[in-house]
Amino acid sequence: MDDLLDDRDSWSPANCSIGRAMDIVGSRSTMLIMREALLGTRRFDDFVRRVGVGEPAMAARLKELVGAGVLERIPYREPGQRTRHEYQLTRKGRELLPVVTALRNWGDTWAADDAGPSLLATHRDCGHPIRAVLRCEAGHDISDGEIDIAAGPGLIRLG
Amino acid sequence: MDDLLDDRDSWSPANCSIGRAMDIVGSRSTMLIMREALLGTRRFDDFVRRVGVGEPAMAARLKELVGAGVLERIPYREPGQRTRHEYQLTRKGRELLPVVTALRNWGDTWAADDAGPSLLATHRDCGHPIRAVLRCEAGHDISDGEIDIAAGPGLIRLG
DNA sequence: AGGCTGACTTGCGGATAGCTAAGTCAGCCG
DNA sequence: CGGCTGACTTAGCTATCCGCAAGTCAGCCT
Repeated sequence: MDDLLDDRDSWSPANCSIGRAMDIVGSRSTMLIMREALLGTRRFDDFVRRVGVGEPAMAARLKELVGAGVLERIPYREPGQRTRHEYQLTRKGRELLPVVTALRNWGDTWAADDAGPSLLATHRDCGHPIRAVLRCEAGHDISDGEIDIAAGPGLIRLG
Repeated sequence: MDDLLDDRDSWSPANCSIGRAMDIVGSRSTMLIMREALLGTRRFDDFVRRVGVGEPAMAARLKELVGAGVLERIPYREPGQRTRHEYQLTRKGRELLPVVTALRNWGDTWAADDAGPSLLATHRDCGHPIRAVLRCEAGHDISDGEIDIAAGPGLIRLG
């Protein structure tokens, strides 16, 4: 974790995946929309009611998320109803599940109220609680301090 | 994933860990501060320069994060210098690593520029890339659709 | 044809965030 | 003792977000 970090001011963090991710899903209401979408909500007024945000704000957020490719606006038709549109997760959107799960885990542990968590996510097959954990591609669990940070191809070097 | 979700309007999402987590670390600049803190940054003007936010905004964000117990303001003294303060991660702050990692993974995959990621996080022992993944406490990997959502003790029921 | 409903859009006013520029303050150094 | 530096704070301005209230629009239903 040291070669690159010792020389911390020789590179710029401007090209940062975290910053770009936060530009897309980095506001409170956007993340709550993603929570709802991952729980299965699809229709405009359900989002409005369940997220607790006004209609104008919701319309703007959903438009941004569709523009970013996280949600897709899909026409559908219930029998005897006219055509409407619903907001479905794309693959890009579904892959935010680890982010939302990590956030929920952290909130449950560090920002819960006295009553405890309101929702429990468990593994369907075995019933045990689900957590977001860090693992390397060789399958090892990662604990604090076992991480090396190295320069990637997109790193912008200074000076 | 259905008992509770079928009856989606019988409960309120007001008491939500994700919402409370986002209240604490849910703005772009706050998350970038956490990125920096997890990379080892501790001093005020390093945060200002590396996060790319103005001094007043940084002072306000750091004060909030200290108030939330994510950072601690610790006095230190370099030889020949006067006493200063630095911002160290608390345990509560360090445990945001899965959140930041999940966000970076997602950003690398879905919001990278042409050059590719700027940083690579690898397992110190074996060199393989690190990812945030979902797993249940019995050790099973979770793939899409294997999640049950159930009511927790803090759920607020309506009607 | 006219009503109704879901899904928005428009208008307006207040709160919040952020920027730049400039000021403050503590305390080691010469 | 006066300067310098790191760490902020204050001031003033702009930009954005967000809520509420009201208006719009499409198209099935009667």
